[in-house]
Amino acid sequence: AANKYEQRQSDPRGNSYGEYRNMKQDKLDQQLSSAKQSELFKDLLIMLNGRLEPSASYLRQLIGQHGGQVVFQYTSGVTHMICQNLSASKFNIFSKRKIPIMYPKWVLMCVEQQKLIDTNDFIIQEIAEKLDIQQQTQISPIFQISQLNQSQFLEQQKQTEEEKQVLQLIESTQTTALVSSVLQPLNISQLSQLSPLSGTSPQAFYNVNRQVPQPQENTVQRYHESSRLHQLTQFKLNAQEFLIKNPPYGPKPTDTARPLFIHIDIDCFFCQASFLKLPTSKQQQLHGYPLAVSSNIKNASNSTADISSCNYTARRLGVHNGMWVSQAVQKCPNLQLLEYDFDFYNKLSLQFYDILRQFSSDIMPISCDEAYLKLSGIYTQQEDIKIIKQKIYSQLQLSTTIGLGENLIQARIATKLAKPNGFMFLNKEVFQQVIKDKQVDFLPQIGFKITEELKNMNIFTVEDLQNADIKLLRENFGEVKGQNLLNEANGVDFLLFQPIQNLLKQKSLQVSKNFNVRISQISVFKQLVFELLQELNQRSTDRQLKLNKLSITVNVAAANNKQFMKKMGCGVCNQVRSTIFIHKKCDQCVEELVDSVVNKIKMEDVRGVDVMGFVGEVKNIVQSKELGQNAQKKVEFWEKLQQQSQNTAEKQEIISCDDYFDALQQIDDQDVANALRKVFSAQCLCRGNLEEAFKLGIDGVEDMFEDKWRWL
DNA sequence: CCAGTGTGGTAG
DNA sequence: ATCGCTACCACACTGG
Repeated sequence: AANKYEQRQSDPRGNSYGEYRNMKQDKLDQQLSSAKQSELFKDLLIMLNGRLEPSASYLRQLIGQHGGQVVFQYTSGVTHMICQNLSASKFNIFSKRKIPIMYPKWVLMCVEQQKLIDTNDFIIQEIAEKLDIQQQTQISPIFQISQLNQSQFLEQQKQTEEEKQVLQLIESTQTTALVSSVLQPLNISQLSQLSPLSGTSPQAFYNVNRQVPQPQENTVQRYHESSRLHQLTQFKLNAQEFLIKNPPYGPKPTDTARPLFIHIDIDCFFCQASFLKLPTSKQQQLHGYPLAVSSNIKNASNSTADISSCNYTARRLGVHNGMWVSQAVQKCPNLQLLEYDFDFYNKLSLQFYDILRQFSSDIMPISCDEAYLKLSGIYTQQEDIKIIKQKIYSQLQLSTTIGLGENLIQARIATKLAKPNGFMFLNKEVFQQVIKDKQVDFLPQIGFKITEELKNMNIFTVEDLQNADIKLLRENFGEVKGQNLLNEANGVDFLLFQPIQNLLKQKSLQVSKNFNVRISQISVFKQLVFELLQELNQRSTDRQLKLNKLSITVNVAAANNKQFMKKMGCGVCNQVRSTIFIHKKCDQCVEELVDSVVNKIKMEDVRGVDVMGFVGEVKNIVQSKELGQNAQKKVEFWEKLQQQSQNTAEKQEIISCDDYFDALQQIDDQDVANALRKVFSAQCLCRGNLEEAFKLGIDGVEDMFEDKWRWL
């Protein structure tokens, strides 16, 4: 499969634009090979930026022939800027420094007339005007002047406004049927019509031959719409967002009082919610039956669909979450299957948190149906706490369980023991007693693998774990995990209470598809990666996260892949991952990244793909491969400089880019200056600040302004 | 020792 | 068919 890819790469028919461009270039070279023709542009340093017509290389040679110098990135002494497309930030840089901005036509006309035409005739006034429009409407810093005139732009703007209104209308109706029939996901070609950013089609991006039949588009979006695990993670993020926007206003816990925590969890949330959605007659009919939620399946006895949630009647009959429907109906033939209603779950979840807001001002959301609350001293009676349960039941008809404890683990275990519809208080002594006889996997953070590992150490029950040798635990599980295991067996906290107001910025963002993935051709793999990236792009933009690293993880079928395999599932897999730092145009980074994973795998073994983005973090960038050998020394010098300016500027946290810039101008040694510029640009990229990185002029950064991806 | 990269585990 | 997502932590390993 890898060979096929290489063939495609070198196949000129697959890359006709490149071929054409090369031919054109040869021709231009021949025309321009003659010697210097005039001193027209003597003493001028002209910066060429972005895609130009005529091409940048043609302009460079033309300017050279007439005595001028050309650069492609901003350096001091630039006298003219030539471009067709310009971002707001770039415009600001050049207008601030009073450097004239001109269309390429200026060069041609100067040469034709053999004189320097007054720059005022050519300065890109309309760019400024359009950028004003764009800032008012807050659309995108990227604006394709060459392709759009003002009225076209406004027309597109109108379309997207209409689109928004429609979406809002649909959202406000809250009707599942309407949503599924009206809100069909857009396909890629529709997207590119809608987006003011678009210019390149996905096909062009991956260089895929148009004759090859494309797989169905938007598989990722469609898939996620019905994936319970996807929805579950989104619900949690929605709950967090809700609490940030609508902060808890309940009693403020006092520092002096002994802290108490409750853990509250809606009993079999999906199951209760789906039941509520049934008509009353159906509810009466099913009263007392074992119930479970799963996808709408036709042949239950043969299905590997997962039981997503089941009621406690079903659990007593041996059904549990995550079980296959076929196994469940075998154990429990009376099991009644309910359907998902994700929109309803989400709505209930937010209402649940809305109720919790009034009971404490310190809430730590764990998932869509589960949270910790720190209690203030006013809750002295258990009855006070049970009011929370009553309120949720009376307003949402959902039964909950509350665990009360001196720390999170105690509260958590109390809930687990009290389920369903219960209440329990645990302190350290009671905890250690009641938990003794449970299997180790009763405790949180002990899953399948750790249980197996503990079995090998002859540790089966929590009591065994309580008495285990800490040295041995640390040896087998690592310093942290080993200590945590012992702690939680003894009811000692290892989880920090973090109320929503302490919520840190998300550190990573991931989009996955590890179901129903079978790939034979590299082009199909790339199409899937493209769709995942598009989704990643969308989410990072929506959540205003700036990403500076990208990862692709591929699930590759292991030798025992087919063991326990769910139909269409990924089976037992090994994971293969590659990561890249986004330091130049995202398209190029992505291509490098894809090639790097593709080289590690066989297409026919692929069972799933994840793409992950990392939110920018300023770490030590010094050792980065991009920065060359002597970067360390240069950085030390740089930091001294920074410290000096920090002192004079009264301890600013971050020195502004302009300060750096002016300091750089004063450095005589060009090598040092360039290295420092590179280092600081890289630091800016790490912070996800493309504009600053650009100002310092790291190679390739200017191209990133034209990216259709919005990661930085 | 440091920092970056890759792997693996867990939860709901 | 059926919808095995995703955030975050810890750690081993590598190369200086």
